[in-house]
Amino acid sequence: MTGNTRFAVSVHVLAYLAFKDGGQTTSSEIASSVNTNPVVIRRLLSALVKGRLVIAHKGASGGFSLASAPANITLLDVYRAVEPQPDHGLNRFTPNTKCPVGSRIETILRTAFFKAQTSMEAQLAATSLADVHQQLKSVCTAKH
Amino acid sequence: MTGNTRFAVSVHVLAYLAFKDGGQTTSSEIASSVNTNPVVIRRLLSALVKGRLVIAHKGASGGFSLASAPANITLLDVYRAVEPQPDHGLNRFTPNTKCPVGSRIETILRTAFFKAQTSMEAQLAATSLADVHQQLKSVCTAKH
DNA sequence: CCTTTTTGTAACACATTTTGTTACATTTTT
DNA sequence: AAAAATGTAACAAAATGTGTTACAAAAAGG
Repeated sequence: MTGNTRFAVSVHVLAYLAFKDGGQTTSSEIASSVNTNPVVIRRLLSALVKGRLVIAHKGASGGFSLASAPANITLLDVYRAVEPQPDHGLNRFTPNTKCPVGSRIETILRTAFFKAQTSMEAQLAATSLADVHQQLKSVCTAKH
Repeated sequence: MTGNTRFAVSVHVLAYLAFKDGGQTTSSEIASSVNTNPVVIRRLLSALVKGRLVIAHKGASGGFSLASAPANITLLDVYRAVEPQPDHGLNRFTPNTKCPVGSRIETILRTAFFKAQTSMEAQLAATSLADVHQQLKSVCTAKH
């Protein structure tokens, strides 16, 4: 049980919006698909709106819809919208700078983490919401 | 502030052992370099011993030493020894399986997470403790 | 064999993070 | 004006991570 569910739930939310293909959808309806509370969904959608992945429509008959075509939204966009900048523990890591190792290890770690993180993000960028949508549909149509 | 400091501290610990080049080192001495409590260090070293990266020597004049040459220990080995299997929130993610999206999104997410994780781990595997040791030393000798 | 030093680990407190929940203001439609 | 929806604050509960104390077990060295 590592980390949070924000990224997983957010991809689910966006996949749901893509599935509804442009129609406005309420946080209650999405919450029912995710199996959680509408406020939890709105909290995530708030971040997705700030990240310009989603448009919110207030008032009666309001709801949420995608801000772009699914092909233009990657999993990296989602990741960046809802996850804090990962620090891999470096913010809480305060080695003894009087030690030759302690004074130099931080820079080395920062470089290593950056490479690993960049590599992971490149993989996330390689999958779009259109890919996810396609996979959702192909599972259906593959049954014969 | 994302995640924990286990990986960062563990790399520091192993870099310290590599720096001491084969000699036994106590958890207290390492803790002084990391700037934390010896028990915290022993807790991590316990995992590193189980992962066969380090050898523990009990009793008076005991301590810890590397189990292999630094060139044979990669950051991925360290990562796997001290971090739980990452699930990216999927264990706590329980969508509504009666919904066409909810019932299928989990497999899709699992595939995407696996690719991202694999890519990140490949980068970690590309750096060895010998590389870290080398960087520690080159910062010293570069000064003229 | 006794003392000292060190590892091994349990137990606990504290802070932080995450999630779910209630409550309510605001906005928009009808 | 009423209804339906978003926006967000506030709080409880659970999980996680870290530091700390305490003490058992092991080994060295006299």
